[in-house]
Amino acid sequence: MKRKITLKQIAKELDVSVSTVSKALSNSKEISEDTTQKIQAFAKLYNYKPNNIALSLKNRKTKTIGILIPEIVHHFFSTVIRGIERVANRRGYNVIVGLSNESFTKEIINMEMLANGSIDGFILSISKETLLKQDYHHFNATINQGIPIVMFDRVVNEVDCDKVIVDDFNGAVKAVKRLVENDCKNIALITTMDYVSVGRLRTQGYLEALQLSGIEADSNLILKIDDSLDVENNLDVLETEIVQFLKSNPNIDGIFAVNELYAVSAMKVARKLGFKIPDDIQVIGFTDGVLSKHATPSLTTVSQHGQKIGEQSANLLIDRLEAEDAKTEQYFTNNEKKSDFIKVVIETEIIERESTK
Amino acid sequence: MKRKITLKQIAKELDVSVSTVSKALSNSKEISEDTTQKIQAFAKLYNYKPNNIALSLKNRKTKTIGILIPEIVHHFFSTVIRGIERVANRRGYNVIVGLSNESFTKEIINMEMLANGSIDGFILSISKETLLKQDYHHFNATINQGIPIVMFDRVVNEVDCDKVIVDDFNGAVKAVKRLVENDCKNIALITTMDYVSVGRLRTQGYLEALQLSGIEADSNLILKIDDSLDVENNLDVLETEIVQFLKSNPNIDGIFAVNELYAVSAMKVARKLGFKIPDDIQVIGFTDGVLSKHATPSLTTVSQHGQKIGEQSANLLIDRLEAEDAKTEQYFTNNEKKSDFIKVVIETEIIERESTK
DNA sequence: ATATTCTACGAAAACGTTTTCGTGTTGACA
DNA sequence: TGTCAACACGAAAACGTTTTCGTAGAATAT
Repeated sequence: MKRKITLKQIAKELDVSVSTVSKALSNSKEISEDTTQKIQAFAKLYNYKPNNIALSLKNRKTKTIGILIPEIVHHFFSTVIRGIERVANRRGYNVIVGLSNESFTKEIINMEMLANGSIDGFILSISKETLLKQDYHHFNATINQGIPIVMFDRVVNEVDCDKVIVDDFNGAVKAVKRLVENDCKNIALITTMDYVSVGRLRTQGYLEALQLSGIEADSNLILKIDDSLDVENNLDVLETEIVQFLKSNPNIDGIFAVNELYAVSAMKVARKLGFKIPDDIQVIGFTDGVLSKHATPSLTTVSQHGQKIGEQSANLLIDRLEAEDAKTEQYFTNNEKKSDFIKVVIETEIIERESTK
Repeated sequence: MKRKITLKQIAKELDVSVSTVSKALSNSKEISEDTTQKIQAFAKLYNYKPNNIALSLKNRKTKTIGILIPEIVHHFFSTVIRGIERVANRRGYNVIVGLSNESFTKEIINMEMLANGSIDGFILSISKETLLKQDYHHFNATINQGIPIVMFDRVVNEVDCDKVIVDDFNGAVKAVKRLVENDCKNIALITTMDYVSVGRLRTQGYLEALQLSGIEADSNLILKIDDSLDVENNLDVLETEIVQFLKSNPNIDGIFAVNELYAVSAMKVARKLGFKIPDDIQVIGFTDGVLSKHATPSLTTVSQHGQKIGEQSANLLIDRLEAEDAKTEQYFTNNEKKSDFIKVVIETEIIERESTK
């Protein structure tokens, strides 16, 4: 077992100084042709690669991005990660992943752990518990320490940073309008509790679309699921709620659900109750994941383009990191010009499949 | 914007030496009560936290695990990550994620990038291209550099390291036996090309189960899908292949598929062709993901317990890392005792749902 | 009063780099 | 022959820690 070789060892072996080796390897013309050749050959032979940690310490930057998300076994979030990783990799960054598990405390612990030098910046989506508590001090604290943050999807006005969001509102409007165009008269909404902003926005979009179409909203047609408990493992609860809902509103002929799972469950339940899809009831979901694609019938959904979100977020963050570099090098550290933050809105798109006409 | 405070700054501010500050913060009794108090108060006030990078450099360990997987938008792999992250976090480690995207080259690049000091050890699953080329030098190279590896799921005998695998063979046997018990007479297999070991093992399990049941295997009943091209985005190809398959073998009354997607697609196609599930054809898949749970009808599958795999892998790796520590501290560096590696087999379990009787 | 042991702290090395600055040697030039 | 620049390299600092060792002064023992 031969440990990685260091500059010092090369230096000793070749009987030159460490500085000479370093310079030779970076092709500095301070070093003679001969010595450079010799050193580079030796380095290649022993497969020398500079130690990242040492570089990080010296340069005070790690070339690493911290991702902090609520959950990873989740089509949308993993797609975002994939997007982040793609551009991060291309631009020479690594990606370190922390999971908040929707918990406020874990979010804080994870942030602090990573903020102590491990990463140059964060890309994150806020946990439900944090949204509920509305306590965002940890975000502002890290920003104040000079660590930039990019938030995506679940964002919040109280924190000043770059943001990448899905146009949830218009996505919902589009979806519901489509149902109206397809002759649905009684369009139901299956949504989450209001504190998750995306749920709220999609609900607002639903209402807006109805109003635009001259349809009066009927609160009986809105089903709010309390997903404070883990729905994935409480399918039964979800399904029985939907059964109740459909039974007490037999006139429903269109359903807009704020996520894939609700939509697919609704289809399943509806079919068990004897409805034909899309003939009796048309369904549109949100989030274009595996379920939508492979459900029977396959589900028409509003696609969020998770990968694009990830890519944009990463570009935004890295741009800012490297802009800071440039600024630091300028001696007029344009100090108090409160830099303004960017909010990128990713447009949604309706993917038509079999659950609509 | 106040950057994080360092020992040096505290030292200067309090007019003591850096060493004193360091010792005071670790409650060394070399330092007087008074000074300790004063320093700790000051440190807390300014929220001092030691810089991880500096610590990593000093201790020559990063407390970070590198995960290298082919794909992240994938139920099984993300579940494994969740498992890894859980125990890593509990045991004080971070997790850095690299995606090979099933590419040999990206796998190597990623490994080398991380092996230069960024991580203490790897947990990985081999990319398809690497399996195809059968070129494993990069794994052995990193191991030789003293960086331990734990492989999971897609493992290979040519590399000496800890491994965590699913009992693919027996999982398949169980599944097919179940179909036999459920009175299936003509059991089909939908599988991948042989170079992916898990596919091969599951195929062998299928054959074994048939033999045990006294049924002669019929090569017509085996459909091998070439997924060198990205199947996720080539659903049509997959489905038409299955259509052909079912049409030319109308006697099929049971299907065992080596993954969720194949199984669900088979169900979908079969139903379109007029078969009832599970009455006419019973289906069992492998990998208990979202699809299985939410398909209509829901799919009976062989669960791989991805999270458990992740947890085991992480524990194995961390155990080895910390054992090394201990060993280094002993002066009799029991050098040439070639340590033996562990192979953990995670048992599968059949999750019964609606696609079987 | 002298010798010895604590007590409480500081200096310096080490981890692996890069970079600034200094310096000895050579060659050119007047 | 003396001056100066160019060349080729080394020493040292710096990034932020921890830890080993040394030591001044105080306390104790003789």
